[in-house]
Amino acid sequence: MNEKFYSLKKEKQDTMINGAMEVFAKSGYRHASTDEMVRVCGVSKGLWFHYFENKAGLYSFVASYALKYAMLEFNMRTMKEGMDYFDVRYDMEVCKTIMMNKYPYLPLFLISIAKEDDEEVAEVLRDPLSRYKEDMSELMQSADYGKLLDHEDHVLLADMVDHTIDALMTEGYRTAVFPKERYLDSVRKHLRALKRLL
Amino acid sequence: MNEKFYSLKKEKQDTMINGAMEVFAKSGYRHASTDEMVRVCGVSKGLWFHYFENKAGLYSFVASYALKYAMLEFNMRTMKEGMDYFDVRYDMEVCKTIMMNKYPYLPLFLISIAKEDDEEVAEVLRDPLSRYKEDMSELMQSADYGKLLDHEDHVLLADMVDHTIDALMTEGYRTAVFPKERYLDSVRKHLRALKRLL
Amino acid sequence: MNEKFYSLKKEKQDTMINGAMEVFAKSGYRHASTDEMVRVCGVSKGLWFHYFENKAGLYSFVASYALKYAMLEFNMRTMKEGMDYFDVRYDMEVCKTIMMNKYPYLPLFLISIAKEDDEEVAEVLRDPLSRYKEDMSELMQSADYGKLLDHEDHVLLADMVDHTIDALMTEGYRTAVFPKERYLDSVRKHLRALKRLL
Amino acid sequence: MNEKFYSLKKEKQDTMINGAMEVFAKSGYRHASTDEMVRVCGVSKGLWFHYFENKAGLYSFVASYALKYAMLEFNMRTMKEGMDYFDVRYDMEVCKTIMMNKYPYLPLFLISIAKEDDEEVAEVLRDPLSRYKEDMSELMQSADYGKLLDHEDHVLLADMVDHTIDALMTEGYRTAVFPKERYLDSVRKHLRALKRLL
DNA sequence: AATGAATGAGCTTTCATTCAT
DNA sequence: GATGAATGAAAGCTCATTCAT
Repeated sequence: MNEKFYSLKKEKQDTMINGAMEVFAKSGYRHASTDEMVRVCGVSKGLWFHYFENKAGLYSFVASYALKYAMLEFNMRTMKEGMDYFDVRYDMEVCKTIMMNKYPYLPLFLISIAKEDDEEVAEVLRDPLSRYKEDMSELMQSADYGKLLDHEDHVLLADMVDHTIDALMTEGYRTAVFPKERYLDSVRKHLRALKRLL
Repeated sequence: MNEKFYSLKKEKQDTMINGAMEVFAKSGYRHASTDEMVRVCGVSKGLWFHYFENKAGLYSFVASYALKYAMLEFNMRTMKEGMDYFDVRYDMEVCKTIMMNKYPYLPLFLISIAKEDDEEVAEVLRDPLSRYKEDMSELMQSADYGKLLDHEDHVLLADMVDHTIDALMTEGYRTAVFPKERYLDSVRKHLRALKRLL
Repeated sequence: MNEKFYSLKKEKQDTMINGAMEVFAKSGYRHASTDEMVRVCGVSKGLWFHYFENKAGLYSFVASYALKYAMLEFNMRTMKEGMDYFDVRYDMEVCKTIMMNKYPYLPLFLISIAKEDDEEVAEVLRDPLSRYKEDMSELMQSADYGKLLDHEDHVLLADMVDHTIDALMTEGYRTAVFPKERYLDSVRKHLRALKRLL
Repeated sequence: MNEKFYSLKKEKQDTMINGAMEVFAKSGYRHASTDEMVRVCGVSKGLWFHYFENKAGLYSFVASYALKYAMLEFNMRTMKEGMDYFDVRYDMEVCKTIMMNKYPYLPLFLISIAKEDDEEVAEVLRDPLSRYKEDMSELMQSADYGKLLDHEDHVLLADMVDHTIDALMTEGYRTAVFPKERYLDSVRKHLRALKRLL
């Protein structure tokens, strides 16, 4: 099934991937409608089912694709071994804004994937999602956590940062055009504030 | 509209409120179905529309009710002026487990309200939700934040705590019966870990 | 599920049963469409699914109903113990033309049920259909088979009669209004011809 | 249209004919899907519509082809003038099992053609089907019907034999590989039983 | 007040058919 | 000649909402 899709022109692949990402990111799996995908990217109803067995298969494909693509970009563009944790975290967000050039809704979609709780896709999501989380924590572990030595605090603080950044990202998508500069400013400020505390 | 509903027997009011809360909390506004409300609390389909104009009206009512009720309980049961922030936060969670006796799904519903992003109810939710958030932050501000004097850090740390606690709560609802003791233990541990850091 | 349907006014029940019988009899399970049922009996799409879980459930119900109803009528209206086989067989066809007053497509539906080979309903049809066949052969066995003593020949001859009659019946439904008199004449002639042979 | 098809390599013609026969025989005209024809014989979707105007045109062609081919084979391989009716009938079934070597689903398709009642192809089927039936009855009429002189009885008996044999044939196709020997045995037994009666 | 029968728009999915390559 | 991407009408089914009782 995926082979068929991959043999399409790259441009059309991305049109469809972007259409699906946008609708899934905004509405979640269940409430996302094929009709809206038709509307946002002009690809006919029947074609979605020509390339993907059903809605769940489409979601599974696009979600895996998004997770893999994001991971690849993070690995390529962020980390130098032993870099300061807060700088790594900021670079990741810069990286996300760069991804938006190709896949405008990818960062929002990543957040919505993690929140997704529909039974029909929960199972199919488990493996790629846990792999992504593992890779991410591995990537983050080679950062320099400085004064954060105590284990439990480290985990909680990272969670805090993640949740805050997700919230800022979600907020950014509320406007008609995503305000990249404003978003990155805000992230920077929050990170600095936290760093000062330690 | 609301007058009609309030003239019902209190018992029946609560049956309906609980039915709506359960279904809305589990499925979100859009995916919640009237049929399931009929199933979970045995109140006939037509009656929901007798008391509430439509699904959005019902949601608006139950959400406002939940927010007001929770706020009232928090104000009554928690705070003594100048109490340590971490103790206040823990007492709030105790308070939530007490509310569960009357409205078993209220704490989960509160979380789902904050996440709700359906356009149809976004507007009607804005006012009661922001009032609730204001009241909450006001309530929290009379706590003793001790060494946390720097403004921005204070907000971020509170956010972290809130998100972590929300996640623990959501997890608790995954089991058949909500494990109150286990939940409160877990909250306590996380708060202590954070307190040690400062 | 069936209780709900049975609590409808008998008249409406029969409207729906007749609509379903007509469409199923003409098109078979798979090709039968809900839209056509809406057209032939004016009952809205949603209502079919209010009373029956799905198309297979509707088919299962209507088929069982038709088989039971027919069996009941055959038992009430035909047989006096020890009657000549050919007379019994003819009386059965008279009985079918009487059933048409209430359920115009019932006799054609009975034939189409026996031919039905769709996997989705094959299983659900097995029990009621074999019960019907058993009852029918039991009913026929109390007839006087006269000179037909040899076992194998008896079965084959009965089959021949059944297939011929089914063909005549199917032919009758090709005209706008079912020609009861012509049909019964034709059945009578064929039976007489066979009887003469023995 | 047909000329184009006939200018294909004979081998490919038969591949397509067999693919169409298999799917039409198993599913009937309406429920037969182009996708399944692609699956069973590997000929691309577009090509079917390159050679045949539409599904009905394809059905019409393959049905006519099957009827003509069968008639030809029956005429070539069965009858010697004045042969006993029951022997002729058996030889016909032997002949069918021989046809299966070239067109495995032809005998089942012949049966399904006779049952076909879809309005869209009914008309286009009428002529070739009635010609086939005429030819068949002509072929059968030169057999020796022995003691069966009375006209009407003769027709009815022949019908019985035909229906029984069709049922046995259909049953044979339910197994993964058509059991030729077992099928012919069974036909032989039934014919002998009937013969004994006279 | 209370019920649940009834509706129709909208959902996911299928499928014959067209058309650019 | 040959392919399969692309289409849209129609299928089975769901669901908020209305209304007669």
